[in-house]
Amino acid sequence: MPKLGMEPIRRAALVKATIAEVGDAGSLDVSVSRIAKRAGMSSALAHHYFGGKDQIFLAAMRHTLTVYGAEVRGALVMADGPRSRVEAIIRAGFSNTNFRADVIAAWLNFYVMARTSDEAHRLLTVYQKRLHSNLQHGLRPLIGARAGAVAARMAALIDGIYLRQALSRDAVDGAEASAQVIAALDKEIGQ
Amino acid sequence: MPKLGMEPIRRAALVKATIAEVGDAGSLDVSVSRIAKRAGMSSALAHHYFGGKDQIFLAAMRHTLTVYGAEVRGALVMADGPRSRVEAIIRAGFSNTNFRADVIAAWLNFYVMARTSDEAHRLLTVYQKRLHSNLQHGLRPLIGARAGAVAARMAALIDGIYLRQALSRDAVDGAEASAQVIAALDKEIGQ
Amino acid sequence: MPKLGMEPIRRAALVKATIAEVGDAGSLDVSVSRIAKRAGMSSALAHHYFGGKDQIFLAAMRHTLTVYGAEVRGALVMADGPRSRVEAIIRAGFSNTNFRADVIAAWLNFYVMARTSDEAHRLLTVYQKRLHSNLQHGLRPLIGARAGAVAARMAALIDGIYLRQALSRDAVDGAEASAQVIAALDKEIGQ
Amino acid sequence: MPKLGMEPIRRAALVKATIAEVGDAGSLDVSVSRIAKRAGMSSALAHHYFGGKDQIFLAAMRHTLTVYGAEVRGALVMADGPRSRVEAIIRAGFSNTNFRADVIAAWLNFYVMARTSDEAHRLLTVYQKRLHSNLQHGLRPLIGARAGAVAARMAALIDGIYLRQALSRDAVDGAEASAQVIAALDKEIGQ
DNA sequence: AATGAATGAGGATTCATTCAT
DNA sequence: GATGAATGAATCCTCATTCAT
Repeated sequence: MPKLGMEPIRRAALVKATIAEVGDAGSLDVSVSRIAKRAGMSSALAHHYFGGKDQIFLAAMRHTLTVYGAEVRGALVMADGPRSRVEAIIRAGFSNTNFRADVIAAWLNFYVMARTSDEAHRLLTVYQKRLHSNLQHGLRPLIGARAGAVAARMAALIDGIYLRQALSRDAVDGAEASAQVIAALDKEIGQ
Repeated sequence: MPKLGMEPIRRAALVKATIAEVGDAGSLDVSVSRIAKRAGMSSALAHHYFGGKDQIFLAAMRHTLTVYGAEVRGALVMADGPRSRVEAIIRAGFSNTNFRADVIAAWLNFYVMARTSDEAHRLLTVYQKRLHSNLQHGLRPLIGARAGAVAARMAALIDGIYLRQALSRDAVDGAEASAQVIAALDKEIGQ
Repeated sequence: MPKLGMEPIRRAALVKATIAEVGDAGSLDVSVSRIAKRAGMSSALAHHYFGGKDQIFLAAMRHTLTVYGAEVRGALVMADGPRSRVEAIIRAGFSNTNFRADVIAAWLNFYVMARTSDEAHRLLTVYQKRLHSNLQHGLRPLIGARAGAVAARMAALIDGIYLRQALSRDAVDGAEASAQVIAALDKEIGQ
Repeated sequence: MPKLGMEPIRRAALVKATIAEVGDAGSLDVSVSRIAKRAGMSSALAHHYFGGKDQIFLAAMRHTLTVYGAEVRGALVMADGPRSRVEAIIRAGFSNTNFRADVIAAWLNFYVMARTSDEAHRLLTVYQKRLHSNLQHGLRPLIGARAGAVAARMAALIDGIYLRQALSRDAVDGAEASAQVIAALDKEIGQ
């Protein structure tokens, strides 16, 4: 029983199913059929709405980055003081929303996708730039000119912890991860 | 006319071709045929020597880790003093042998493979453990009990820089990468 | 807001779009969706009006043959004398209405369709019979009993020129084509 | 039980099966699977040997044109005198080898293919040029400067008869067809 | 030792067609 | 009258893998 206005619903379902499926498989080697089945529709409909497999993956990636970006912005609003802002950025990255096994797996595979797809590359670059810029902005009042270099190291450290977590098969622990980055931060800003 | 003793030569050629092909493709989505062609033999022979696609990838991975491990050991032999040992470990990771576009791409994909293959997971875990243990061993004389935690952060930072480099399409710069990690090290050990 | 009496308008739009689309594609390999989009409606509506893809093609074919037939009849009305009648038939076939790249492509594909579809076969047979009969009727006063055989040759020559034109990628030239057929006619009737 | 040197055998079988299948279907709308099955192999093997569907069709086309060309050359060798040469060319086109229902259907579809495929277009153009040149060469001693124009008409007439035959569902009659063209020839050269 | 031959399985994609609204 | 929603079927193509030679 077809209804009107299904498009956004279907698209959202496919995006969600894609992230879950990539998380399960641990790689981009998932068929459109599987994704569509998980989203409760035929693969033909998935193609109809997205135009192709790449577009589905890119939509999932955009969604992940959007959620991440929203969480960071939300945390920044709540923060008071530069140090608190930097911590907020770090904690947002390791929140329960983002630092989950399937999402981490998805991230890892987005990096792989970025080596082939220009659009994926662009999206990840935007993410990296934004992370760096957020960190730098928060660090400047604390350490002045060194903010840029330190921001780069903080960003790499965050990504590195993600990568290690991608390997781990244990349950993830965002608090522990945050604590590690904040410890490094303390050293960098000399506290 | 087939020759005797070809096996090690063929295997080495396949391993090399695999890394190159994965580097070119940017993903594990490379066919055995392509790898075999690049290595100058039929795909049937590749199967004959390795038994299957997974085995070929694992051999390439083992090779990469072996080369990395050898380089670290070599650098440690030359080092004198704890600080020098830690720096040697860091510099080995960013040497011209390891920190190359195709090898970095291979690493990234090994992480993906580790989510599926137990053997790949084991290999990467061994690498991580060894890196951590090497760093910790070098750091202990310098910072005592904090060595474990700092080693974890150094290791994550190294991996994070690899990950960022995997995204970059510019030529890689190992010296710059080493400098960043060493700067963080200085902060951590309080110099 | 749907209007009354849309049926003939929609049908005509679809027929026109079909010929154009077949002309562009150069084959019957055009989807109903494309035709419908070109005609400014949904593919579902196209099905509603015609019942299926085959019916759409057949309608386009009928239209083409109808236009051709009308043009021949019109030309015959104007002609005076047997020779003039034969020339009129020939010229009508190469008029600007019929001898156009897209229409020629459509004809060619109708021949293909006729091998599968009985109705298409019937339509083309009717066209051939009528052409032959028209030519024969015009020729009889000029050459008597030989009219049948000569008409057959004239008809085949006309079709052959169409076929050659279907291959050509240059702009078509109806005048030149008519001249060729009329030259052959002259030889046949001995002038 | 795989054997060596199968390639030419497989390719020939596929070409033959393609012509037969296109003849049966009356259109290019035949799947590689059907062709391969008719040729007694898997569709994967067909792809292996030809690289793709288009290549299979082009090979069938090349084969058809080659056979036709060989037959014409053979007939020309036997001919003595200009008139006999022209007749030989005509008769070769309507021989039992070429003027068969399935081959005629294949020809018709090659014309369709030529609208899309550059290579198909090139092949058909070569055929047309050669036919024209052969006819012209034979006609020149008989009618001098008019040879070019007459050759064009003869060629178009031959193609037109093919086209008409493509529509016919009766058994084809090469002798009758030749006779028609030769009758036109007689008129053109004034006998 | 080495390879050409061969295939079954699977996957992306397209499309005609139907149906509820 | 008109359309968005939806799908099953079909098709091309790729690939890992096996086997006889």
